[in-house]
Amino acid sequence: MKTQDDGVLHLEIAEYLIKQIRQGVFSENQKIPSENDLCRQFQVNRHVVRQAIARMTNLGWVTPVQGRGCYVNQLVEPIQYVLSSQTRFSENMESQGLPYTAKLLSWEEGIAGDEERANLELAEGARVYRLEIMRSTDDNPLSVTSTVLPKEEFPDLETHLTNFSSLYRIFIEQYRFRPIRKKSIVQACLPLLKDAKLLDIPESVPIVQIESLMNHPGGAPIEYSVARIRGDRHKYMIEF
Amino acid sequence: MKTQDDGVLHLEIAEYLIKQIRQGVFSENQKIPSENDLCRQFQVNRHVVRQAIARMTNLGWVTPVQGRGCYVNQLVEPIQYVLSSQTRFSENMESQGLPYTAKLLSWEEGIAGDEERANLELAEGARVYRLEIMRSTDDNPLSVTSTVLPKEEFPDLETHLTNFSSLYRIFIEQYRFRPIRKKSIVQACLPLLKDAKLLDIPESVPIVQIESLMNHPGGAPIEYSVARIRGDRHKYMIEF
DNA sequence: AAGTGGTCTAGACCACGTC
DNA sequence: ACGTGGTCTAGACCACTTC
Repeated sequence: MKTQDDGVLHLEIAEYLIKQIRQGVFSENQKIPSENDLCRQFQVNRHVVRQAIARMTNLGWVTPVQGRGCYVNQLVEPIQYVLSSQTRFSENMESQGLPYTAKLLSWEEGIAGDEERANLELAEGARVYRLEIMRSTDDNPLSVTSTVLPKEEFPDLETHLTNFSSLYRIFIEQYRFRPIRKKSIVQACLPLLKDAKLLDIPESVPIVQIESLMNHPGGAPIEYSVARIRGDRHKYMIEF
Repeated sequence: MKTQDDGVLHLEIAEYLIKQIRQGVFSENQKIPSENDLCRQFQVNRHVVRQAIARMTNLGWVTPVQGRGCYVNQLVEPIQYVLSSQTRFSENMESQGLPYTAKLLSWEEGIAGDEERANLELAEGARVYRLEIMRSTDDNPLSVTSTVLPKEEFPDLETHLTNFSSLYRIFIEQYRFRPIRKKSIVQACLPLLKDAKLLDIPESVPIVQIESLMNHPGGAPIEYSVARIRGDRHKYMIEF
């Protein structure tokens, strides 16, 4: 350590520890030494060690747990999510044999705002449903999605939201159509605090944000959604 | 400020300052107060102010400059990049009327590794070219791309790399084909230090990583590339 | 020379988990 | 009671920009 300089101390320490994890010195689901131990080991202030750990956390190598220690993450091959015209979350997970759940966090009905009207091609004063849905596998939160649906197209949606299990299923079973993905806009960003808490990640871990517009097979836009997804555990594959 | 608690100080300060920027209290390309001023204003330690500024930086609101101050970023509508079977960087920028440049950072020739062989469907011992290309608009770095090309398909590539201006142009003008995007894998992550320096962003600003496989019109894979792109200034639109 | 952001040290108190 | 990570204070020195 500290063989040569120019670099920043905390980043050097982070890289050193990551190399150790790679080499198996610290193995998966085990703890790395405590912050105080690392301070002694590298002869630096605790603040520096904490910056190093923050960097490793953001890169997805470890997750610190208050009162317990700093655990090495499982090196999971990121879940692949295929984006094509007709795929939805539930189908993707099923095709990979992953058990998943979708939970309706909240919903409301209201008058469409300007952006919602533009996206869904609605008239002024049109009403929409707004849903917040969280998706998880094995109790690991994957994504939080805000979905906007034109009320006109979904009569009595309220009655189908009890015992919610999958939005897709409601489309198919209750309204008898299969939405078609029209376009998606993908972006990397940091989560809002609210989303970070829901996804159970620090607010400095990047997320993928996918803004989607789905069409009715007939052609009209029927669903506008913004999904915020853990960046480290997921890959989005686009096939042509 | 500090009307109610439970929140974390530095995050509260960050949100407060962001609100001020939104409201125009601090306008684009102007400076926010210095760290020391903010310390006095909020009656907190400089460390806390720095954490708040770090948060704002990561979210893309400001960029601190050593010795000068902390500037409010221009609220640019992110550049949209359309991913479809046949689009490439140069075409995207041209279609949006943006002046751009592509610079060849380095290149080398070598024996294909396992992953490269798998992606490009090459035999053991096959040789490849590896290029590092940086793309910018108006001196703002946009992306760094590592590209792997099978040597067999690109005879005398070296001679075409002098006065490099666009990989796409070389494909078209020298080898007379137009590659077709086969698949792309999109991910949000943090940049390596090397890439962060090239892209001129802090190492904690998220980037979009797009791993692409391009095919020869005849069907054979012809280009494998991994692009690392500034997350805040870009949107990737996928159309169907 | 003075002011700015970048990094590091030293030490405190708290919330949480384990014993 | 003790160890862990989470947050904050106080103060130092440096590199860089501006005057």
